[in-house]
Amino acid sequence: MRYANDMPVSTSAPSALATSLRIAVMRLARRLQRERTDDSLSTTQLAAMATLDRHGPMSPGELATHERVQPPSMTRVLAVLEERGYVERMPHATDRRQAVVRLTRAGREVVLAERRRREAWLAQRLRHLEPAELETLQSAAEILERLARS
Amino acid sequence: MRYANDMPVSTSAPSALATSLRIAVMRLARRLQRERTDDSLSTTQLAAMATLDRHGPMSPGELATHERVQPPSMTRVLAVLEERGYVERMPHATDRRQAVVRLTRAGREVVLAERRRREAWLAQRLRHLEPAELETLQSAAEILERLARS
DNA sequence: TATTGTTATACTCTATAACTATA
DNA sequence: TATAGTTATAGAGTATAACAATA
Repeated sequence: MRYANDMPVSTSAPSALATSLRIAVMRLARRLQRERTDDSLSTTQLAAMATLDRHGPMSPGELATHERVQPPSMTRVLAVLEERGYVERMPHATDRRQAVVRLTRAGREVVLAERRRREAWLAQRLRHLEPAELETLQSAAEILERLARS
Repeated sequence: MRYANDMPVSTSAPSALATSLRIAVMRLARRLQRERTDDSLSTTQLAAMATLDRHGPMSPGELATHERVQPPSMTRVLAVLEERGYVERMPHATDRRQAVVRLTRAGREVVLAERRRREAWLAQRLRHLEPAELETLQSAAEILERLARS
């Protein structure tokens, strides 16, 4: 070990910290999940739109892979989104088997509203924290992000 | 505002931090969710057992309220768990309409294994972090917990 | 032949409504 | 009558299998 004896948190941490961190993260995630704008859209539908917003237009198949659902499931998701005018299909440039799906302006509005709503709740609560606590969360966010990626 | 001008993180934080924190927490939560022991049990079934473990025996109705599902849904969940020998029903002491559900030894084993599995993944990754990072996460866990409760 | 996407069909989870037993 | 719980039934979301169109 490469750290001193006067750091009880570090020495005993991994196991105990894993417990408390897991509980805290899962609880906050569930709380955030509850802050949804449009109850008429499922999480998969919203996630598909968010992915299109983040990564740009792509085919139904790519979208299915991204969202980890099977292609037929994505077919149904897209049918609903298309009917509501949130996404539209364009022909693929060279392969006529494929379609390219992209967000419409209305779809992008929904994605943004969704994001604003979820963040509004969190941002409101962050305003009640001490500056030092905000600094801690700022650092923690980067570490959590790295953990999620690993 | 009650804090100094030389703390850019704090002054600009709530909105920007809300964004990065939300993304980090949600991603890690999804990653943790994937670490399930027994794919044959649904999240609701596992959650019901975890609740029984945490809060002790209770009636189907109380359990339904706890898990925020309707009583008929809990009836089905309990039927599966009972069939597998993970929970058992006892008569209520005074009210013969009610039942009291409690975890069996086998059910408790499943809950513990589940918890171990999820934490093993996280604990493993925490071992690769610097002591200072662990301290940050330790502090952050408490703050996140408070946020989730609010 | 292989690949992309859709249609047909079934399963799981959850809900509401109607029913039974007990208070 | 009111309450706890179950049974009957329906709807949403997702899966696999079979099919159509194109490469």
